[in-house]
Amino acid sequence: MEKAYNPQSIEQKWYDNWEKNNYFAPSGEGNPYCILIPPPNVTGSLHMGHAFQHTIMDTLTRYHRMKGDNTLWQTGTDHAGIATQMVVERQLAAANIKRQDLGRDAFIEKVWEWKHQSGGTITQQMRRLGNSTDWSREAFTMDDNCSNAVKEVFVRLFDEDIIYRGKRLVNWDPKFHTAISDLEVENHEEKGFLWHFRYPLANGAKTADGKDYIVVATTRPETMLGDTAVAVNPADERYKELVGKSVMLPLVNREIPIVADDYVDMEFGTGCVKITPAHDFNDYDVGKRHNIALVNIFSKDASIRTTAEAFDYKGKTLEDFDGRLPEGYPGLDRFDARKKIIADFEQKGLLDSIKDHVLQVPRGDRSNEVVEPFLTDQWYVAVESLAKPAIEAVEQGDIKFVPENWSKTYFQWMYNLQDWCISRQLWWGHRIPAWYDAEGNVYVAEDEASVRKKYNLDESVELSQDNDVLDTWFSSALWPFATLGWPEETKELETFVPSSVLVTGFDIIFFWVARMIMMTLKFTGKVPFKEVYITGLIRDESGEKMSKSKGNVLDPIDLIDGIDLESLVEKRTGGMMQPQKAEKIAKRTRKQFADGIESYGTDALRFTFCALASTSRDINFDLGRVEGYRNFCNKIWNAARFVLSNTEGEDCGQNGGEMELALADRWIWGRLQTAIADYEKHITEYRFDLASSSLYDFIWNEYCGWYLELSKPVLSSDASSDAAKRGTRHTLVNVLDNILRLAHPMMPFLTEEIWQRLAPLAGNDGSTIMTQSFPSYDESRVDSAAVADLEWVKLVVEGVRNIRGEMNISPKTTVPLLVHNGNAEDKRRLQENETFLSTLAKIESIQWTEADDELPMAATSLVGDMEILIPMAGLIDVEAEKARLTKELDKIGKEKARLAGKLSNPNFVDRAPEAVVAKEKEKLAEVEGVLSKLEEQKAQLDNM
RNA sequence: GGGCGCUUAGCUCAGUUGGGAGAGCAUCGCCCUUACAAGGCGAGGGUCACUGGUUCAAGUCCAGUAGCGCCCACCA
Repeated sequence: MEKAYNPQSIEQKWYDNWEKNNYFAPSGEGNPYCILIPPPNVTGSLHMGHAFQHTIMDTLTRYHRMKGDNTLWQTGTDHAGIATQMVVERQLAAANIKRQDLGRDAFIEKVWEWKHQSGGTITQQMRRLGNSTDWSREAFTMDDNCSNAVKEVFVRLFDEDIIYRGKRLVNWDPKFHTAISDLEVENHEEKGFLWHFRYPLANGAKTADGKDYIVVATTRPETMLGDTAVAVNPADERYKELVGKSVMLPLVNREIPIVADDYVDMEFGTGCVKITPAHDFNDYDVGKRHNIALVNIFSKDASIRTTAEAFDYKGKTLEDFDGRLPEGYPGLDRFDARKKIIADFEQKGLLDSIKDHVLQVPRGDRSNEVVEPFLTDQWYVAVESLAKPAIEAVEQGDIKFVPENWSKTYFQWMYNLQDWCISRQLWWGHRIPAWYDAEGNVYVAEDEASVRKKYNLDESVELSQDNDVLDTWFSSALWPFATLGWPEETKELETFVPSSVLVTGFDIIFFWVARMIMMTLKFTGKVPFKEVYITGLIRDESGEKMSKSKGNVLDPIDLIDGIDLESLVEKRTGGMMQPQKAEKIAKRTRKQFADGIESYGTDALRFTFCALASTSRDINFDLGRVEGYRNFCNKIWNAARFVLSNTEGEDCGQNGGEMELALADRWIWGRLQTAIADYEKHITEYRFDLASSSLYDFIWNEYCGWYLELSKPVLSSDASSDAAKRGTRHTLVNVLDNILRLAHPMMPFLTEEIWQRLAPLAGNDGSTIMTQSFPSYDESRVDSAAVADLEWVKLVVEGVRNIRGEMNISPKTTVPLLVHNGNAEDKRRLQENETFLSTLAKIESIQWTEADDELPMAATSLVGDMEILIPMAGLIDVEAEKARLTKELDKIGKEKARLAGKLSNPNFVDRAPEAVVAKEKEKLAEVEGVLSKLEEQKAQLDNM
C-alpha cells in the first residue's frame, strides 16, 4: 500500500467494476427500498446541490442495500423545457441563426443533437461521485415510456374535465414569448414611481370639489391605452356622485365608465384606480364583475399593437370595438411607450404628480424579463379535486416531511392552490396531444389516428395539432410511476410505489413534490413516497448563495480532483453575463485560493456533505471541513496499513485455532457495538451529521487513538501467547472489517479498496463490500467489565501524559511511576495492565506504595482515589508543578463552590428529584476528595 | 400582510425528554516515537444575540426586543 492516501489512484477503477458487475440493480430479495432521483437537467452539469443530495441518496441506498433490502435508486434526467431550449438557441445565435430560421422540426433535431452531445456530462459526474443508481433503468422525461405516460395522463384528465383550455390572463414572458406558471415568476422589490394622471370627466361632470377631472395613480403608465374603466370605492364620499358617470380616456379619446368596487382602497393614492382588465390580474377581476371589455394593447413581445383588440370574459372578440391607438405608439416597446405616455400627459397638462414608489416587480425566473399579464389561450389543470387527497395524505401521515416543519409550507401552498397553466409556447417538450379542425373545435387523444377514432372524424376533416408543449413539471410530476412502466401494470410499479423517501430541496416543494403527490395519488391510488427529506441549500462559507454572477461557485469535481488557481479564475470569470464583475471575482478568488484547490477525493467530499447535513438549516460550505475529512480518509488508510502489515501472512484466527482476547480487544469489540447502534439510530432519523460524527469519533479516537496503540504491546511482546496474538490480530482485522462496512455508505471507494485486501484475513471471500451485510449491534460482544477496566487504564495514561505534557518532559524520556492510596481493584488493574501502561505512557517502572510509605517529591495526578506520582528528581521543575496544581485547584474549587451552593439551597434539596440530588451529593463528595488531595500535594511542595 | 428559520469558541457547526457547555478547523507549547507531520501528546479559548417570565434548576420551555435570511400574497 502507498504510504499516503491517494484517492486518484483508487476511485475510478472500483466504480467501473461495480457498474460492470451490475451491483446497482435491485437484488429482487428483501423489503423494497426505493429512492427516486430528482432528475437533473439532461444538459446540465453537477453543482454542489446535486453533489450534496446525491451523496445523501447514495448513502441511504448503499446502507439499505447492505441491510439486505431490495434496493432501487431510480435514476434519470429531465428535458427541462425552457432551460434547454435557451441553451440551444443561444448556441444558434452565436452562428447568427434563429430557431424560426430552422423551423420546428429542424430545431428539435438540433436540441436532440445537443442532448446526445452533452447529455452524458451529468451522468458521468454522478459516476465520479460514486452514485450507485441503477443505470440500466435510466429514464429521460422525453423517452417513449415517459411520453406515453404524459399523453395518457393528459387525455384522461381532459376527459374528466380536469384539464381544460381557456382564454385568460397568464404570466407572459415577452422574451421567450411563452406563458409561464405563477411559480416561475419571481417577485422582488424594485424602485419605481407612482405617476398621478388626470383623467378629464366626460359630459361636463364635476367632482365634489368642483374639478373637471379625477386623478388616478399608476406604476405602469403604458397600460392606460387599454383602460376600460376607472374604479372608486362605493363608500368613498368624494366620488359617490361620479359613479355611473364617465371619463374621457386621454390620448385614446375613449369614453370609459366610473364604477364602484370594494377592491379599491380609499386610503391609497387618490382612491381612484384605472382599470385595465387585459393587463392586470386585479383589474381582470374588477372588470369581470362589471363586465367591462378586455382591451389588449400588446403584441407577444410586449410592444404596442397596431390596433388594440377587445374581448369579453368568454374570450369572444368584440368585433365592433374601435381599436385605433394614438399616433406614434404602434410598434413601440412597452418601456418606450411608457416614456412617451408620460411626456404626452405632461404636454397636455394632465400629469398631476410623480412620486417615488417601491413596488414588487414580477420577472421570469429564466429570462429575468419583466413578465406581463397577457390575454392568451392556454391549457390549465383544475387542481381542486387533485389537491384534496394530496393534502389528506400529508395530514394523515401517509407522507411525512423531515424535518416535519416543511409540511406547513406544503399546506400553506396547497390550501391556496390556483389552477396550473401547463401550456408553453416553446418547441422543446411534450407536444400537447390536442388537435383542431378548421372551426377550431378541439379533440384530445394520444395521436391523430386515435383522435379520428375517438371522435368519429374521417379523413376529410383536416386536423392540425396544437403547437404548444407542456410545462416541464407536468412530466416531472409523473416521475414516480412513469419511470416504473406505467400505464403498464409492471412488477416494478407494484414493488416500488410508494418509494421510500424523496430527498430534495425546499425550493421545489411546490414545483415538483406537491405535483407528484397529486398525480401519483390520482393515477396509482398510492402515495409516491412515504417520506420527504428536505435538505438545506448549499451556500458558500459566508452564507451567500453560490452563483456565477457572484463568482463564488465551487464545482464538486474540482474538490475531488483539485484545480490550479489560474484554471479556477478562468472558470469563474469566463463567459460572464456581467464582465465588469470579472476583475473583482478574480481578485477575490486569488486571495481565497492562493494555491488553487487541493485534490481531496470523492470520499472526503461525500463525508463532508454528510457531516454538514444537519436539519432545517442551510449549509455554509467550508473547505476547511473537506480538508479535515480528507485527513480522516488518510487516517483510515494508515490504520489499514498498520493492520495489514501486522496481519498479512499471519494467523488471524480465520481458520479457527485457540484465541485469547486481551482487555483491549474485548474493550474495542464493546465500543464497536455502541458505534453501530449510534450510527443506525442516526441514519434512521436522517441525521447524517450525527451519524458521520459518531463514526469519525469511533474510528479516529477509539480504534486508531487507543486500540491500535494497545494492540502493539500484545503483538510485539514475547510474553504474549500465540493465542493472545491470534486474538489481537483477529480483532484488528475484524473490527476494521466492521468499520469499513459501517463507513462504506458514506465513503464507498476507500472502504472498497481496503476491504478487498482485508477480506481474506477476515475469512471472507465476497467479491465486493457493496453487498456485504451491514454490521448489526450484538449485545454479547459488550463486555462491561472490560470496558470499565480499560477506561481506568485510559485515565492513568492520561494522568501521566498530562504531567508529561505540562512539564515538557520529552516523549523520549521514560519515567518511573509511583502509585499511592490505591484499593484492591486498582491493584488488580495495575498488575494486569502493566504492559499497556508502560507502552502508552512511556513508563519505565511502576511501584505500588502503601499508605505509610515515604514518598519522594513528585508531580501528581488522581485516578479516582488513587494517586499517581512521577518523582521530580531531574525531570520536573517545582515551580511549574506548583503552577499546574494551582490551576487545577482553582478549577476544582469553583466546581466545589457551585455544587455546595446548589446543595445548600433548601429549594433544590426539597424539590428536585431524589436521584438528581443524590447525584449532586456524590459529585460534591468526589470533588471534595480531589480538592483535599490536591491541597495536600501543593502543601507538600510549598514546604520545600 | 401571512408563514418559516437562524443568532452557541476566532471560523463552520452539533447540543435529542430542562439537571456537569461540545466537535472539526484555526491558535499556543513539546515532539519527524517503527500506521499516519494529511500525524502524536498537551494546553488556551464561550455573558449560549438581548430583556423578562415559568422552574429548585433554562443554551434547552414561554413572552417580547434586536439583527440576519427565506417562502407565500392582487394595494393601483
